Amino acid sequence: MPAATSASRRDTTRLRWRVEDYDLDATLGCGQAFRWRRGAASWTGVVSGRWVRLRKEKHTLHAETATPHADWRWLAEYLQVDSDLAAILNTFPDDAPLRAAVAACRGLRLLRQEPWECLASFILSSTKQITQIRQIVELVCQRFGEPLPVPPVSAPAFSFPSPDRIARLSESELRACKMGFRAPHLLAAAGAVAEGRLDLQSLQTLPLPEAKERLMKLEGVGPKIADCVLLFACGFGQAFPVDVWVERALSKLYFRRRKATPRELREFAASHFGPNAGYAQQYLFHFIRTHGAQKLSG
DNA sequence: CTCCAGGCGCCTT
DNA sequence: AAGGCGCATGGA
Repeated sequence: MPAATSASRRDTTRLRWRVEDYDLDATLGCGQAFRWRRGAASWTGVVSGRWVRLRKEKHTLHAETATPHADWRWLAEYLQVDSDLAAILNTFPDDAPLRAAVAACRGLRLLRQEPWECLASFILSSTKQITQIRQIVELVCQRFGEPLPVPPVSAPAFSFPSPDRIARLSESELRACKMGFRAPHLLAAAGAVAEGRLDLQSLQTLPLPEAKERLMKLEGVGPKIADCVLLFACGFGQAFPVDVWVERALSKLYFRRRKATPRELREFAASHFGPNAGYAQQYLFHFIRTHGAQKLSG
């Protein structure tokens, strides 16, 4: 098979990128994605139905897969290795809270996630701690995902179940994954995507308000979860998810510790942070959760 | 034990 | 528009 031979010559299970300002721990651990597990010196996860191990070394990001690939664009896109973080940070307003957040979290990147996994995960996120979201997502994948090839000695890995797969499950099968009242929401969303009533791929081509409106037609998807999908999966850099942490951060840092109203928060977020408001949001979110205990309580 | 978690939907003011 | 409440489940 000569054709296959010439094609497979470039196939490899390892690749590396030269990167500046790429903090793998912050990026994979900040709560934007839920399937990454930190090992001694590397992170293991699943991207586009493929087992992946990542390791950062000085200015090099090392990737390893279980099966060979000639085309690695799926992972480069997910990791956003080609985005210019310095240019993004330069669009932030020059104020004290963001200076502190960038000083503490520089290298945190927004990933470009798969829309269905992102939507499903954030449907499961409401009033759950990040550790619990990870557990629920992991259970769903173990029970209903497809087993994936992994390297020798590695733990089993599973794909994130497709909309069709989840749409065929019963509500009680989902509730058994500890997702509680979110089970019917996930089931309905899976049905909408599986039957083509919601086209997730087309959202990125729409104006942000219309894309958000379509997501919010789903039961259990309000403005916050919609913004997460728009920002983390659809590439809308101005989407600005406001959860309890961001609400606290904005109130304390920009409203002189006064509890700002939802309207005030919306208008401030839309006017203050610029074209990469969503990036700024993630820096504030991660900063307040990791370094913010003292800054917040004082 | 209590409090709260990357919310939402519905109700009342 | 804003505030209150119930919703499942389990960390802290």
